Amino acid sequence: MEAGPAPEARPLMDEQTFLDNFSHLNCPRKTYLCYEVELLVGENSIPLDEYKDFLHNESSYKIWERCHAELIFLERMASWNLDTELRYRVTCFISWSPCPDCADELVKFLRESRHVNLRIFAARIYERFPGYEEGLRALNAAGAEVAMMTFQEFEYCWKNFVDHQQDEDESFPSWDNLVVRSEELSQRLAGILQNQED
DNA sequence: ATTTTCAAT
Repeated sequence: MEAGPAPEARPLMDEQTFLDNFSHLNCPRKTYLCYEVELLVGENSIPLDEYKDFLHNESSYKIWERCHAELIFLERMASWNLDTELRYRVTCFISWSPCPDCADELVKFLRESRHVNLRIFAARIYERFPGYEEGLRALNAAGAEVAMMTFQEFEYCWKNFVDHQQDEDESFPSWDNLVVRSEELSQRLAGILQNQED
């Protein structure tokens, strides 16, 4: 009997959801977070597809029911009970960068989770709350790699987290000024992480 | 017009 590869049951994001939420041209009032986990073994990394998925924040008119995407993600990571004797690399692609409170929670997590390396790629910088710069610096100082998504990450997410229905080879459509916007944001982030004022 | 910012008039 042949035991073929199990069919992928993992849900994918629809194309419009991805474009609406990750584009530089929009400022949606919600946040999507795509994540994946690799097991690090020596020089190699092994993708753990069972931990590859996406989520979004919980939005509600009731303030106590709201939850930022990062906190949902932290709960989800805790539920995995990753082996503390092993080493993992967790990569997040998030449409808005973490707010100061979420950055704090991520920092706490990193302090308690020496077996996890965290990389965060953000599509846009979320600057609604004062202190967002300090939050991003704290995350960086706690060992997280914080970077803006470039064309490469947008395209990677498009290929890996988005449902292309029939057309598997549909290429990432991009949007106006993606590369320029991404570079601008990367420079701003670099300034923030170096504690420079604009 | 460089600001649609993880809900609120």
